[in-house]
Amino acid sequence: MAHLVHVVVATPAHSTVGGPLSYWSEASLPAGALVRVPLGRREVCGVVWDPPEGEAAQPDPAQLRPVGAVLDGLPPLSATWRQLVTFAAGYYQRSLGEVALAALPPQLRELDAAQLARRLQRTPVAPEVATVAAAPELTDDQSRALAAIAAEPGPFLLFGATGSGKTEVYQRAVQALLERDPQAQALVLVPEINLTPQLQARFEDRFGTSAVVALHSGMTNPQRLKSWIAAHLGRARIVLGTRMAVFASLPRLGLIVVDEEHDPSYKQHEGARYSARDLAVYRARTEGAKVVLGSATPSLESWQACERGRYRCLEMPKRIGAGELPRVRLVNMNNQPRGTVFSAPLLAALSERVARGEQALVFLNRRGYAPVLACNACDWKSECSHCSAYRVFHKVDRTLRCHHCGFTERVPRACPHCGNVDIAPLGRGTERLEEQLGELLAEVRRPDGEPVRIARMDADSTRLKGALEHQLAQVHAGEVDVLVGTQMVTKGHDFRRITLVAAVNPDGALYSSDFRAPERLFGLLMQAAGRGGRDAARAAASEMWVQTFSPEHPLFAALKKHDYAAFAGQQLNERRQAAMPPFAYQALLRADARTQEIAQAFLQAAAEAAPGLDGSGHVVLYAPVPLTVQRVANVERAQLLLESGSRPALQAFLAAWQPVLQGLRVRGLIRWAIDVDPLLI
DNA sequence: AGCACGCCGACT
DNA sequence: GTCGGCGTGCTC
Repeated sequence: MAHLVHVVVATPAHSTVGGPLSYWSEASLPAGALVRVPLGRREVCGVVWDPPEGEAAQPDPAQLRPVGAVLDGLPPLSATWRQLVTFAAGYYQRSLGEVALAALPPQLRELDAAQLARRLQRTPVAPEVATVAAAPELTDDQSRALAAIAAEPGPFLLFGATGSGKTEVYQRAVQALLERDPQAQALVLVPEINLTPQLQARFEDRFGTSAVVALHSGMTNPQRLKSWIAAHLGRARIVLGTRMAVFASLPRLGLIVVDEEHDPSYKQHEGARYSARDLAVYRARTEGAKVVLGSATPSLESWQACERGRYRCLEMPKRIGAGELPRVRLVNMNNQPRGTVFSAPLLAALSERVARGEQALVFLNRRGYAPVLACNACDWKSECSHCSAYRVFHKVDRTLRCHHCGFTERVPRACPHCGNVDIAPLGRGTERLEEQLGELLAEVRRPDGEPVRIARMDADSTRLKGALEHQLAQVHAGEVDVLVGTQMVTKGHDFRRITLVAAVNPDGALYSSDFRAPERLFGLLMQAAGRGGRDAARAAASEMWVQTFSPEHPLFAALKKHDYAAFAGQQLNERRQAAMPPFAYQALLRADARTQEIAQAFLQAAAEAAPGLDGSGHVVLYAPVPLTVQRVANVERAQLLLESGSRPALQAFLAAWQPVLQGLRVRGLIRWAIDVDPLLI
């Protein structure tokens, strides 16, 4: 008998194929089954979907093409998984199939039934739930938090200072879940797995290697498939992964942890632009699981959700085994000689630490030697020929590199414009900072009489496989006295001997057009401060130095007291008065085109089509503007901001707008995309 | 997204 | 005379 089946396939939102396609099949196929179906001239992987609601016209099966192979042997994806995909597709304005197929491991799409069967057989059987390592005694803060997690529905915001033992709370919550239900599964999301290898190690130490599987884009396709299958079959107890893991199939999901929930890398920036943190909260609700968002500097969205009583805030203000947080010292750069990079007092403090055999961390959020190379005779600057940005001078390999499109050239010997040989770097990046620090500290000696050892850690120095681990090991072994780096050095690493952390030039964020820049800077500085003084014996003398031209900024007053609540309160006040998120909801329509005029013409046409659409009365559309970096790889980029005081109104409008946008035909337009709850405006 | 069809410039 | 550029349109 011929059965009508609805199948979603990976077609992007802007294609005309939005919803499920109809096929027929000899066998009756359950929703959630994986199938291969003909699509045009090719055969693609699809997921059987629930029949559309209502009495839609039933197509004649004789007119339809048949389903190809069925990947039976694989249990169908659950109703709650499909609900998560449906929600994400609707909320972020993408097609069902695009979200569903992107949520599956890439290799699953290429496998036939026989190959899959072999894979399934090889998946290890569920390990016994066992807490391998002994857990340390809990602090009062941790006990209180765990009691609340056990007793209340959540969602929970675990607001714990750096070093307060958030990881232990995650682990105990997982442990409690597994003791209650040995078949249960926990999902632990982390911002970037390669920056937090110790978290995986800690879970493996506690629960055993076989209970934990990782899921992130750094893995090979076979590894990802293996982890995914283990999770899907319910054999993995703990899935530890990056944002993509929020879509993992977990039939017995009981707990979701989102570590460092404020981290912007939870927001996907391509394809379906989802927020894994927000989807985690949604998913926990639909699955009846608990969700714990953890941070020392929560996002203002989550902070406000606590104030409104939507989230339950669990505070852990005390650091374990560490003394007080480092003393914050501001250097007013207005009182320093013009062009000062390292102020005299900071330099003195650095020298003193090195002489005492302590370590210091200096951070500057700009890699390379200098952001621009310029000619002293004419007005030539190292512009990228494909982007509206300067190429960065990298002295290490004498190159000019565009950080937007990757275009790289050898540094010219003379000015390409006028032939003058006097071309000079403008501004500074980590490379130059490292060099300059080497000169300034040349006379300083370590306690063993050796000269100071300076190392640099950024995306360039850690590019090669294993380089990051090697560099971290060097710092831990005490082979480095001063570590210079980008924000990479502030993330998660537990450097116990660091007693001085310095932000050399963080002011950019204070005057940025991005209204979230202060929030990010505060988080970064708090996190950087948390790097210092983790060893109680040294904590008392531990310091966080900040050089700034705006020492009176309220951000620094809050930082001095390590008072996130004060900072958040002040920021939320500003946001409320300016009617900005989280007091308003935003979306962006982005357009890429051959010329800026075309990109803006598309956005303009889109805006003109808005009046009268559902929800348009409650949505403000701003004028199209070029992006800050207007051109990347010879593509002109523009965007249009939408704002509404009502999330449902914005959602209704976007849903009504989408088909209109698809109908717009603008010559020279390359692509467009809607970004809901964008992080970068 | 793929993958077709379709109509205009520089080459074996 | 063709090979190939990417604009436009379709996929149950």
